[in-house]
Amino acid sequence: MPTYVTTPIYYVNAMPHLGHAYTTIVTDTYSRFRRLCGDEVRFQTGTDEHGEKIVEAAVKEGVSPRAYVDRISAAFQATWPQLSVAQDYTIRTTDPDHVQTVQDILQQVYDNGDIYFSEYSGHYCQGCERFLTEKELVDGKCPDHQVAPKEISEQNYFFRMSKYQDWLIDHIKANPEYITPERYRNEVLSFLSEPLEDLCISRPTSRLTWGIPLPFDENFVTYVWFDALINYLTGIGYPDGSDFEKYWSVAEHVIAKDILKPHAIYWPTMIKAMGLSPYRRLHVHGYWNVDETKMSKSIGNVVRPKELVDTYGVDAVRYFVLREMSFGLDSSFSSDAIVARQNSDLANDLGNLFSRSLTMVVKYAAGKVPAADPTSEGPAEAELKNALATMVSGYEEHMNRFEFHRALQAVWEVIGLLNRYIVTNAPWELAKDPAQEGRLQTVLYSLSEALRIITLVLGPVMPEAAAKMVTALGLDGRMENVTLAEAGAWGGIQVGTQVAAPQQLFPRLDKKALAAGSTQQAAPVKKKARKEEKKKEISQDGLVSFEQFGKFDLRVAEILAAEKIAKSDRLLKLTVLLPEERTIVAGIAEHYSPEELVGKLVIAVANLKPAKLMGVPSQGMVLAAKTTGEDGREQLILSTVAGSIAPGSKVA
RNA sequence: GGCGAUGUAGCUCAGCUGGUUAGAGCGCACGGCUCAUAUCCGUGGUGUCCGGGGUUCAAGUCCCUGCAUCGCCA
Repeated sequence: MPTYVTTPIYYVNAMPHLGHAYTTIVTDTYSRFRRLCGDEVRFQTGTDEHGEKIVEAAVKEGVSPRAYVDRISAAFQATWPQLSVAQDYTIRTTDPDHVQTVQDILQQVYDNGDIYFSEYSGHYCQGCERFLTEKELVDGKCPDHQVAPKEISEQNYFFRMSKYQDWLIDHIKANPEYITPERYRNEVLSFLSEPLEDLCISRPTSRLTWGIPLPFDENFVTYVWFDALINYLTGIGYPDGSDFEKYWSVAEHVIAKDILKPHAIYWPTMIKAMGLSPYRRLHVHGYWNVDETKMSKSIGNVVRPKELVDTYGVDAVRYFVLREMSFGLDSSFSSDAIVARQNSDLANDLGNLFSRSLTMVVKYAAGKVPAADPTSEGPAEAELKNALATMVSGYEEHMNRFEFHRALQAVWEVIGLLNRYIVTNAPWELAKDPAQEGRLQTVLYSLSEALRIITLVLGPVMPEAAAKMVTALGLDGRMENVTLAEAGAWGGIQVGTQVAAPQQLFPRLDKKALAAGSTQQAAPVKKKARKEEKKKEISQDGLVSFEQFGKFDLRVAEILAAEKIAKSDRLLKLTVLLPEERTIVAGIAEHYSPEELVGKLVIAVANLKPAKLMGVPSQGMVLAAKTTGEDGREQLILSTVAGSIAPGSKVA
């Protein structure tokens, strides 16, 4: 199967920012994913370089439009490698072959009678580059630019868009996936419920010369739509290119919601007028709202792709934007959020999983992936295999629907499962017992194999990190040109593969250092340190204050009943009078039989936070003295009181 | 003004055609482990499911209405 996917061509009146980066990362990820599915993929991006605003910007800089667009276009092209974006073709609307194609198509559509000449007059706003309607004016001025528009009477060429309105409505209704997510499809249909006007597609050369001349009237240049949208055809060699048919039949466009109308309405009708088949799908995404108060100072107000990559790393940036945004909806971008994703999802969950797993293969299996021992495989391995298979199919489905956040969620579910698998099976325990060798090998094999599949599916999302994972797994050269269908199945890793504990795949980031504008890595402090700090507070130098002691509510308790807790060697369930009746679970079963406890008066902590032990809720604890007997075994003697006293009496 | 979307735990959000005690991740608290990047595992939620009506044996899920936010259109 072929895949042809495009980003919009970016207008070069401004430098690349987060929005451009997102669209392009999404398209790159999708193209890598389709390649992983075995497709022959064509991925195109580019720049839109004609128009009045370009001329204005060039004039401002005192350079020619040509020099200006060369400079900005180069900035865009320099950005993509920094984001690990690998497009197959970069088109510029100033390319000679594009200019030629646009003119050919204009002539063709003109000859067919779908372009006509007409005169009209109206309020033209320079800033908007368009005519405004009476209703749009506020106090006679353009609401966006606060300037009174000029009264212009102008003759121009128009594209007979209205002619194709009914066809377009039918086509969208008949193809639910033509425009997705659905909200945008509805928006378009809603817009189409009103009569379409024809589209003005020219500018007189008296007003604009930086454009493609109309082939049938040298006094005009084409304006925006034919010039820009046709790039999707030029880039794959329309009309005679050998690959044109192959790729055009499967064309998919990725855009942000601000250019929905041109892509969902103008473009299909233009294509129809040319006599071509419609593109296959249009994928529309939302905006990134940048929370400036939560941004790193070094990045500032405008989020520049290069600075993002320099600050957080390309993998973190790609993972973040794909994981955080529900495709189609707006999301917010903040330093805190990206750091949280990096530290939690990438460093803790994924990076640490790789680290711990491969370290164990190195330690316990001399660094070679051991063979699984079929006789020691159990339900845990069955669950793993099952989870991996489910993940791969879910991943594929979601990626195809541009639901990247869901695809990644599915992967992380498996990562969580693997971390649990390690704890449950404790290879470090297995390694202590030679009799468990088979079991150990099975666990290590399963981990290695699962990591291989995870690496495979993360390739499209984080190409750089995935390459490091491949190396760590000793699979250099073996993960290229493989397909998801084959390589995504269990059992692909070769026994004996030499792995290496990876260098830190995902470094932890320090939120505070980043906020201050430093690109320093995290000083590894945080949670546990704080936890231990707290513990210290209580037992600083081994002494507690009287106040601290006063927090313990110690009381005399009378044991009313005692019974063993099933499946536990050490726990007894006690019913005590304190003076109210309570249940306390005590770890004294090895030292006292239930019978001998009944009636005893013991000292209990009455205000201990309730806890569940072996499923039995315990409201307090009884105190006992602990020592080691002559046989080396632990001995426990319950604390009690020297005389008879009422249950519930305070001990202090 | 018209049309539409959204409003669910401290934060970000899942909850399909109405049906067990409303979920996930993060954060937070406590406990456990020690292979690991001070990581991992376990336990912990009295959430007015925006407010108010209604339909139903049963509504976060359907209908009406109000409020808030947003989008498209005029």
